[in-house]
Amino acid sequence: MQIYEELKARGLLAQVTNEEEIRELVNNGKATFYIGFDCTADSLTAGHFMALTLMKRLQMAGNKPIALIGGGTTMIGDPSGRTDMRKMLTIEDIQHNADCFKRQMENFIDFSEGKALMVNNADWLLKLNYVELLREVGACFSVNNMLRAECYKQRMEKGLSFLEFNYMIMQSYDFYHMFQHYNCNLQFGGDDQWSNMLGGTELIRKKLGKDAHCMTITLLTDSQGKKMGKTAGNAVWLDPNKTSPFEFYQYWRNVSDADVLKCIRMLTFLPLEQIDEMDKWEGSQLNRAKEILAYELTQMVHGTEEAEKAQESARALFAGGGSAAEMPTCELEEGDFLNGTIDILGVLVKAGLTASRSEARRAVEQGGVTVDNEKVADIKTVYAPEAFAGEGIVVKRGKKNFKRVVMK
RNA sequence: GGAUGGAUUCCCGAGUGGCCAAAGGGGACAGACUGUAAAUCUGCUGCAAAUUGCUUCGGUGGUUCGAAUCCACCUCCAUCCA
Repeated sequence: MQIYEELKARGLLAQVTNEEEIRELVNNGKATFYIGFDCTADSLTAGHFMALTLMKRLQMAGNKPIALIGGGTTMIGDPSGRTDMRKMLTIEDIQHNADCFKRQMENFIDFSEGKALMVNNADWLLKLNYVELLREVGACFSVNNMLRAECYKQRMEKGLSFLEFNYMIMQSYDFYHMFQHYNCNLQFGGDDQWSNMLGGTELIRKKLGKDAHCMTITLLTDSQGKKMGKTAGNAVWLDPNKTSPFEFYQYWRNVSDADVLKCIRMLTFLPLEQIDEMDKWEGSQLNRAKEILAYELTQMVHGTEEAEKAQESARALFAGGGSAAEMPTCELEEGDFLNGTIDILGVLVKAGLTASRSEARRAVEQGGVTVDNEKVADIKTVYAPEAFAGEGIVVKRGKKNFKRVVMK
């Protein structure tokens, strides 16, 4: 099976401009393609991960990927799929984020000589002259057309600033620039980027009379239609300091039945035959599939060792047996004790298991807190420093939030 | 620049002088049931030294015994007109 067919079979492709030509390009390793990443935070997220795996898949098939860091476009902020304007970031923040992205990507894609490139659109976008750009590029865009684009349509109700309106033009200019300077003939992006990407092909056609292509990746959504890669509004980060390998593992371990196979197909590098085999699994057997998914992804992002540890801890905590040594730990200091003791509410807050003492109180009152597998019923329960000596104690809030608490 | 309508807790949204830490819904969280799934049911959802106290309804100042609610100014947003 060739790469294009594989991507299709995995359900990764959403829209393409010209299927025949793109198939020809990627299957023969003739594509130089780019994916843009706007650096709105200091770490990549699980959402970016799919784009990274796609780059890797195509790279393995002999194509040349270009990771475009959006140092320039981030200054504007993509309005696609948003109902409000993004927070404006300072130049320093953007630079810092771009550096973080770069480091993370290097772990994943082979950027050695000639294999792949990493560029930053700040290098050309920030130098643009306004009036010149308007005459050269602005003339090629029809406002009527732009307003018809889905990404702006939604915003017509809530309001759209001129700043954001220009995002499409900047992204189009990127493609135009890369087409000329890097021989980039293909652009990839999330499904929500479609109209921005088409802007680029149009611009290239108008300015240079040549054809360029785009292709979008299916957005990874769960069975409820929500974007995946978020927990309670917070992103699942690839940076181990922001989302620990254990939490990362747990996120995937907990996807719902309806979504496991889809995730395995789209995100892992397991052979399709093996995945088709799993597709027949049902009911509680799917739990095994979830374990595979979680392990595979954790391994890709954090390495084999971390994946093993996360799996081991998870098994210990949920299935009994094994070692729970890798569980997230919290250290208490002398100062956390009042009159030689600390109450259960204090422990919960200190361990970050609850945000406030009020929340901790509710959790205890509702029977959601256990210490070393013993339910804590009284909010006045107190602990002396000795309780945390050695291995410490395991505090649990709800079914899936654990913390080992030890003395410093 | 002009006219009108807005800004309420995580989100949507009620509240137009005290009975308001603020209806209702969504989400989140916890419990039951399970398979670390979904669905369902129940509870819960500002903070705390917790039958009480403190801080919150865009901002600042004012009226009042008492303000989310009334007044003044300001900021931001939407719609129509330029």
